[in-house]
Amino acid sequence: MSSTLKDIAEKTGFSISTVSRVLHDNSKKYKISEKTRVTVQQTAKDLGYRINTLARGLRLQKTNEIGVIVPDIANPFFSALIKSLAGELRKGGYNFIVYDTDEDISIERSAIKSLLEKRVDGLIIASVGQDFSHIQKIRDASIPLVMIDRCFDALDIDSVSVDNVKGSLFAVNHLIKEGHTRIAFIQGLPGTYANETRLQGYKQALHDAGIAIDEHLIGGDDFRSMNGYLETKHLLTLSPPPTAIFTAGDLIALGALEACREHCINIPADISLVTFDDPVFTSYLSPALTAIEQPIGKMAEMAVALLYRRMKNPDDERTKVLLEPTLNVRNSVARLVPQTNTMHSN
Amino acid sequence: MSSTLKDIAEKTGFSISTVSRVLHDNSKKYKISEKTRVTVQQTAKDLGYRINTLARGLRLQKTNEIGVIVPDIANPFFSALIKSLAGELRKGGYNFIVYDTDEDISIERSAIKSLLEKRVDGLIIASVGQDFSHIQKIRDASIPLVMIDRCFDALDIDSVSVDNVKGSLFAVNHLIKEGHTRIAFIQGLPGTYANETRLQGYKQALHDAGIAIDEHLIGGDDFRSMNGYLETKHLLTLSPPPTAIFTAGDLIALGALEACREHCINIPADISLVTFDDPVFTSYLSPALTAIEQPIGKMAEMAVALLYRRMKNPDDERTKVLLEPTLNVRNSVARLVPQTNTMHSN
DNA sequence: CTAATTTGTGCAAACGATTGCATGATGCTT
DNA sequence: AAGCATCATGCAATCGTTTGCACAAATTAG
Repeated sequence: MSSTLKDIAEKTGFSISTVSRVLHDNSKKYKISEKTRVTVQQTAKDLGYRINTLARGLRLQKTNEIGVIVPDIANPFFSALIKSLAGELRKGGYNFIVYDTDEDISIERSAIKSLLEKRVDGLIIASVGQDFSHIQKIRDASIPLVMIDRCFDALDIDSVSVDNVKGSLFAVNHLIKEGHTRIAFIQGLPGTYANETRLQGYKQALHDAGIAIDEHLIGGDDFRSMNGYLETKHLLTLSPPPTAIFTAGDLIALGALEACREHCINIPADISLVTFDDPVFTSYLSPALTAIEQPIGKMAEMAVALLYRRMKNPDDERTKVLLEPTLNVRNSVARLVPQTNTMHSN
Repeated sequence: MSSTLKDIAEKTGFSISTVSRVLHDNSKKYKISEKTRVTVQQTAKDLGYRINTLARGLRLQKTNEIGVIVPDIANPFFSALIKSLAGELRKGGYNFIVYDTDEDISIERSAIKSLLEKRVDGLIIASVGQDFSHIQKIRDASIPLVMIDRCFDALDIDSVSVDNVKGSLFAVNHLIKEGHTRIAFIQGLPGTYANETRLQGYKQALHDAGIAIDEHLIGGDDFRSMNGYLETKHLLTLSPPPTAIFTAGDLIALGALEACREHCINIPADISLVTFDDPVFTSYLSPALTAIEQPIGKMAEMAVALLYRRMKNPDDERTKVLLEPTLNVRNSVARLVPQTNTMHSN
């Protein structure tokens, strides 16, 4: 079936070395004669030669593969991120291998194990992120590594993410400016970087505006839509219910929409909604959602750039990049007349 | 850093063979003594041993990797499909490597080349699908291969897809039943299996209902949202415009929504919309879209099952699986009173 | 007490590619 | 004609595993 250098060597009468040089070196460098080159290339084609990257990787101690780990490949944010990463990596001549951890840290551990066993040249990880002992090990083994989206402040590792605090500030300040004070937050997976920083921004915005934080208005436990659905149902039972909901991720927002629709709650007339993340469909929803957009392309670009630098120069100082989010105002937030609230609390 | 069998052998005083057997065989089989086993395993842990899959793959001529190729990883349909495939493959102890071809056949070719160079044990391909010479080569090289979603009727290859003709029949018949006769079709990438079969179903439904096919109502050239946007804008300029649009894919439908909104065309009051594919957000759109759902989990399951069978038994007869689609009726189709049309054409 | 078996381990040849070093054949100087 | 570059190619070690075969020591059978 697939032939080897040896087969070609035997067929042409040249040595394996010569064949190898013709097929994979810039054959000028070794002064291979034109005639030899042509003969070898032709027989290679005839025999359907296909390099064996296992053998090459073994010999060179380099695979040209980058491992990528994300919590949920079906989440629009991550699938867009993967696509961008793939494009950036291809530019540099690297292939990549993706693992989906399903937000499960034990799967994340085994994904890392697999990738290291495959001897990838580097890793880009959006960690589940509640614990980082395994990540630290990679760093200590000095394998090039960049964290993306989910970082660890405590760890001195190259990382790229959006400024989540600022994103939340944008979102919540917007709500406050429109007159809201009872603003709920439906969070994602507690303990993850993305979640904690978004929560922090939420609290800070309220605090800056002199609004007391009501823990009853903070709930939720993962980034999936079911969480948004259940939490929203719960929030709607409060009396009075919040006038606005801020969700920590796109799928959570979908769940919130569903819950509202089920209860015949109109957005934004009855309740306002803003979400982190801004996938392609946000503007077509009913209503079009006001959302915090992350610069996904830029994130991928920076992550790959950092990785290349680390691979080239292992001892450079580590960099933590924070990118600017954008608030996209659409139709899911109502302007509240001040009295509404005041009267309520009297 | 990462140690090898040799390192452990030297440290413990045993041979490489023994170490290998302890670490990777069911060491009973070779009657390794308990004491040796413990010693070796302990030093392996101490030295942070990590198997080198390149070396193992080279030796065993088997990598435990399956290559997966899709046209667009960011398309919700494919990201869901990948997630399901990953789950199914993991069950069988296989890892997988995904490639995104961006609907570009030359990228598809080079993806296949890469995967074969990596010596994957099998391939699952959703081909761009306008040409199949490269696919035929894989088959001829007798590398286990399953086509998914995009198949080739002309090729005797294991394949799994939804019954696209039936899906289109469901969609168009539904429209006809609601009184529509001027039904447009915005297609995806011409020449692809998914597109041609969906188009075929569209035409057949019209034909069965005795409605003449109007080529002006058929347009479009890829599965992206921009295509839906542009085609819809064009359809709206026709006089009279169609009363209903059937789109060949989810992203196309999003584009169509945008065009309608831009022209202040209300769905379904002014025009009805049905789409192939039913991603998680369809029911939250404005309006919730009536859509044809594909059994993605089932597709993945069948594809992997077929692949396993092929790997086990290379000469079994090939199977082409067609799965049943579902019509999910929501709020994007209006019931037309018969006269409306009749009066129009008079 | 010898012969046969079992137990525990090691040797060495693959798998396919890369590359520093060596070598024999030319051609060029002086 | 002797010495020296240059040209074109080959040798052989190496990367880390796996595994058939071999073999000494310990055990059991007869």
